[in-house]
Amino acid sequence: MNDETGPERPDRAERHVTIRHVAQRAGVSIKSVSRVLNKEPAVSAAIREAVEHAVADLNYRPNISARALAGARSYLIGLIYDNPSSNYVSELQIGAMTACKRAGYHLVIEQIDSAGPNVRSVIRDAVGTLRLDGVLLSPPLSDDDRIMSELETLAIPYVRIAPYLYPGRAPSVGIDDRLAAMQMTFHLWEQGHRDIAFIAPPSGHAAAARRRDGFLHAMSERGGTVKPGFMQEGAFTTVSGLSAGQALLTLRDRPTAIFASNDDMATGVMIAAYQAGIDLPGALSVVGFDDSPIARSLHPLLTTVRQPTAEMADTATRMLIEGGPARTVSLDFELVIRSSVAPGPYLP
Amino acid sequence: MNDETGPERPDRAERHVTIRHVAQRAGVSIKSVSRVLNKEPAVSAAIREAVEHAVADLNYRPNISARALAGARSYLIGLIYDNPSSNYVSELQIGAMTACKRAGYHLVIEQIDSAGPNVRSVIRDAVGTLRLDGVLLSPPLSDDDRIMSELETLAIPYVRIAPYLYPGRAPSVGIDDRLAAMQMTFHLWEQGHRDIAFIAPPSGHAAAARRRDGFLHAMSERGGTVKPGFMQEGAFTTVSGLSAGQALLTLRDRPTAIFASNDDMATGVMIAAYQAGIDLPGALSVVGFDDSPIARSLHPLLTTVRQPTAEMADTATRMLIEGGPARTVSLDFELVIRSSVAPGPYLP
DNA sequence: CTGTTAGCGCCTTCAC
DNA sequence: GTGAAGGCGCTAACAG
Repeated sequence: MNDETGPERPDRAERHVTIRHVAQRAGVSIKSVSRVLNKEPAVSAAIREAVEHAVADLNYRPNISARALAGARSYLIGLIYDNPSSNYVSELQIGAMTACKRAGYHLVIEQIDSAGPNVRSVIRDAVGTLRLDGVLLSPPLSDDDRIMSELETLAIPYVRIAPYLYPGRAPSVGIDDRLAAMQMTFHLWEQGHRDIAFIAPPSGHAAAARRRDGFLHAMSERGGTVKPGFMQEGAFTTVSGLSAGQALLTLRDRPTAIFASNDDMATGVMIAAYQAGIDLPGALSVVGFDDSPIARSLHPLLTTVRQPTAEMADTATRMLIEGGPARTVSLDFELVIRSSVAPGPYLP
Repeated sequence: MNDETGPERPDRAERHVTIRHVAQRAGVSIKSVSRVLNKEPAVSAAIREAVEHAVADLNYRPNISARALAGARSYLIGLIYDNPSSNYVSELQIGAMTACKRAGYHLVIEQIDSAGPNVRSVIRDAVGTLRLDGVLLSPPLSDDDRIMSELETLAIPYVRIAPYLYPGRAPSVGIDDRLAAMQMTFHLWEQGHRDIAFIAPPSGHAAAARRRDGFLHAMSERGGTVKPGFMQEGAFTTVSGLSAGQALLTLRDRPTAIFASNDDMATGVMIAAYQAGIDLPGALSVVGFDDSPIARSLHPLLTTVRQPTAEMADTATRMLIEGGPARTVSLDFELVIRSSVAPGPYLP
């Protein structure tokens, strides 16, 4: 570079502030600026401070594309999801964004129709053009073999959120759904309920299937039985909970407690109870799973399980950013016992 | 570059397929490949075809960082939102992603706490590092002067979704909330309702304030009056609808119809009615706004207004990508008349 | 501990 | 219509 034109030259409309401007302002080399930016250890305090000042004065922001092109990281994390139970996905996004912001990363979201034909090519497109540093897989995609194997081929790190199938196949974050469902069932049992009905998750949703396992296991462990008609299929929607609830509440011998495997369905059950004029929780105990605000507004005292959804995504994102060995992280859930469970008729 | 090392050289683990590989494979210059990729007109059919073949064979994906660095576009659109009524934001995301995918763009999401202190710097960070090609502002941020002026300083194109304040300040997409609320009010009026109560949007939500305007305007245009206590404040949540509903339904002279300015609040009103043992729609007509699936599951025949949320975001994104002059686009809404409005007592 | 020199992969300008 | 240089802003080797 010759001397007559420095970065000051304002010949066209000023472009952006670059690392070169910062270096000049701080009176150091661009490499020193780069070192400070990347928090490399071997930098003298004097230079670090000078650079930090220059950055602040100039309002400098490193160009992510240039970093990605020159370096190994894109500073981009992808969140891939399919069927937005919008509440759940929102929570995941919040958690992922929080972790990203903390580390100077950004979140790119991508929706995939897992029933569609070109799942793999969508992944290839996104990952290939974006050079994502990592991918978050949310249910039910956390169990999709095509996506995982594509990611493995591409050698992109990914973390599975609340997976069920293929345990240990990749790093994952979740809660112990089975244990939670068992605890909920024991809780009902201890309050004297024996005629407990269960509204199951949709069959495609593998992670949640563990809730059913937990319920059945807990019942048999206590020596209880699930009466005919007491095991209903659900679809995780309020409408499906409503139909299941109506079916259960019109049985000749109706249950004294209904355990819906998510709160949206619990909402439906409660609506069915209102419609049928059944007193809650006096004449029927309803419990759910997932702690949705809507279900709680219907019945402020609904007993349910709170999953730390945002925290799961935060943790998963951190695992992606920080790297490290593959781990299976099981986060704590909370059994939120409010008072929707009244004493059942069989209390000794 | 000397001759002994071409791009074939596989000395380290193979990197990515680059434009150079494609050019070599197709037997053309890299510039020709670039022309085909960017759909520039002046390319012979033969070359175009050769390049397209090579791209397909090699499974080539252009590196977005390199394009952004060399060219003027980053192929990244930002969606900025604050308080996720998760359903609404989800819809927006879907629409924005659809438009992005169609055009080879990607969507980066960023949440901002508009009550927080550093709104401007969050914008600067995101936009400055990412070099976004455009920004989508969703309510209530569509009316945030700090964000808009920051974006204007940065000279980043942005589109406002459902704005209210500062009309014409930037391109925007929305519906005519005021007109929709008027039509809804006329509908109630025509069914014979005169004692109509309204549950207003939160005062911060400027776009939705037009719904209140529309209601009041329609009432006075018909020569009706809003009785004392019939105008309730709401917060767009189910819980706030529940309290407002309880307040209205315990009035000595209660309304014959309640118009909730969104469906979440209509849900609350319907719950209040169930709890009070009031027959819907026989003894009370409830209408809403926004067509939420949850409200509809509570009352399958709820009359409401359907806003084309996803389409709004799709349109806004397209405006960003395609450029063109600033426009204010008003999309069609639908008054979804099911049958939650029973004849009121004053029908002539 | 610090600075210099090459590129990363693509698009832009300008010759041909 | 096509191709050859140059550089976007940054980081990765090196050298000092």
